[in-house]
Amino acid sequence: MEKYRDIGLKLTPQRLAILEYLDGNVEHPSAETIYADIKKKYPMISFATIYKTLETLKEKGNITELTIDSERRRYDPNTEQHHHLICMQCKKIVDINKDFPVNLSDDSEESFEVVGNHIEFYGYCPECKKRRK
Amino acid sequence: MEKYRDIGLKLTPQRLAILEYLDGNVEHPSAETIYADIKKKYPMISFATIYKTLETLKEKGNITELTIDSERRRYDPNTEQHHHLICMQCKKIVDINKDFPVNLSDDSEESFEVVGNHIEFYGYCPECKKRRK
DNA sequence: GTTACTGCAAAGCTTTTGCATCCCT
DNA sequence: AGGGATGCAAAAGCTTTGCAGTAAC
Repeated sequence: MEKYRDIGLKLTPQRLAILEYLDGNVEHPSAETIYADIKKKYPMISFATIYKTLETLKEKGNITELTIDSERRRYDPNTEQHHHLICMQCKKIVDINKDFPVNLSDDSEESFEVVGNHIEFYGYCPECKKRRK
Repeated sequence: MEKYRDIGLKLTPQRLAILEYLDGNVEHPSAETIYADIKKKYPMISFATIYKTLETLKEKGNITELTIDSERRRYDPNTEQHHHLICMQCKKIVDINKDFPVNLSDDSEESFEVVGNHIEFYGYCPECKKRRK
C-alpha cells in the first residue's frame, strides 16, 4: 500500500484496511459490505470512517462511485475506463474490459461537452439463468 | 389517458394527474419533483401515493426507473430503448435516440444472458460549460 | 359490494454530520 | 505540536409500510 504514501492521505490502520480490501476487488461492494467485511478483521472500525474514507478516496480519484444500483451506492477501485454487466436478479456486477465505438453525433458533441461514457449491460448471470428455467 | 384504461389500473384522479404529468415528459424527474409539481394542481396528493403509483407503473412496464443519479431515483416515461447524456454539474439528463453496436464477446454472451444495455454519456451541458470557463 | 387506492404517520434504510478524542506525520 | 482522522450518536435524506377510510369498477 506504499503507493498511497504521497497522495496526501494519512495512512491510518483503518485506511490501510480499506485500501487493502479494495485493492484488486472486482465485487463492486457497497459501504455496508465493506464495513461488514473489514469489521471481521478490525472490529473497532466505524461506519462513519468507512463513508468518510470512501468520500475522500473518491475525491482523490482513487475509486469510482457506481450509480448502477438504485438501492445503495457501490464502489469500484478500478478507475480505468470500463463497462459493466449486471444481473437483474442477484444484482451481481461484472467488469467488461472492451472498447466500444460510441461516438455521438456532432450536434450533441458541440452543445454538450462529452468527457466519457459508461455502458451497462443488463441480463441474468449463469446462476440466476439456471434458477429461472 | 384512455390508453391506460385496460392495463388493470384503477384510474383515480391522482393517477391521472401522475400519468398526465409523465406523458411526454423528458425531464427524468424524481419522486420529489413529481410530487412538488403535481401538488400545485392537486394539493391533496400524498407522497405515499406518488411512490406507490410509480412502483405500480414500473411493474406494469409503463415507466422505467433510472439508476443514473446516486442521490435519488429518477423516472422515465419513455420505455423505448434509448441512452442518456448526463451533465456532471447540474445533473441534467438528456435523451439520446441513436443506436450503437455494442455486442459483447461470445464468451460473455454465453455465460450471461444479456437482455439489454444502456449507455450513459458524461459531460457538461451548454450552460454549465459556459459557467466553467 | 368488492377490491384496490389514498393519505397519514410511523418506520426503515442509507448516508451525513457534529464533536470530543486520538494519532499520524 | 498540529491538523487531519476516528468513533459515537444523532440527524438527515429518501423510500417503504400499516392501516383505516374512501372511491373506482
